[in-house]
Amino acid sequence: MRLPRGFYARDTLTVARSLLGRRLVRVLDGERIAGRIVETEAYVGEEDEASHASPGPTERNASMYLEAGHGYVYLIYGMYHCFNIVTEREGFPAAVLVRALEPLEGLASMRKRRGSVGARSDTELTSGPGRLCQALAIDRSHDGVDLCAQDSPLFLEPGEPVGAWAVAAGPRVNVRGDRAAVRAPWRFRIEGNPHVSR
DNA sequence: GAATCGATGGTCT
DNA sequence: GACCATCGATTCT
Repeated sequence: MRLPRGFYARDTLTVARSLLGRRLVRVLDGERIAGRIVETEAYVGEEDEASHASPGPTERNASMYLEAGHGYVYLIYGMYHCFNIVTEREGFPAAVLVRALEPLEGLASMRKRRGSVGARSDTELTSGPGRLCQALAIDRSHDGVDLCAQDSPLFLEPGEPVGAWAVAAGPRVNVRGDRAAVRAPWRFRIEGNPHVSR
């Protein structure tokens, strides 16, 4: 059972909140590596100055304009990848950045890719956008992947949705600019969960 | 624990 | 040539 296209083709803030508690699954060499989403961030339209879509369509952000339910993966700081889930309608650039997971399946496999840091504790395995991509072996080859396709190596399962009472909202991390819209509380996390990013 | 800094390369002006 | 939707190590209090 995986989340249907209709789940993603909604208002981005709604999707960002609804993604909390869901299970992100990566199939690698026949093995399931999975985690529960505990932190997300929404990026909405070209008017959102913090979004990669703010300069309009470019080669890098092309995936953000795809139909909902696709992946958008980019390289940041020359060494880390970030994984986003495309939302809303085709042609409108919006996505949700998955910022942290609670590791559920394939911990040994995650630990191997995370190296010496991952060996320290489970909370350091997937508590950050760059960390979780390393743990799940997500890279630019997954940019534009269809998360709803039956043969996709990356997809989401319903898991256990989180009630509104357990969701904390705050300003997005590391976005520049001081306009009010940029400071909007579009970062969501499961209140009190130890696996969120710093 | 908090603050700071360097690594490292693709993308856009 | 500047700028990053980051991380881990180092250097402080």
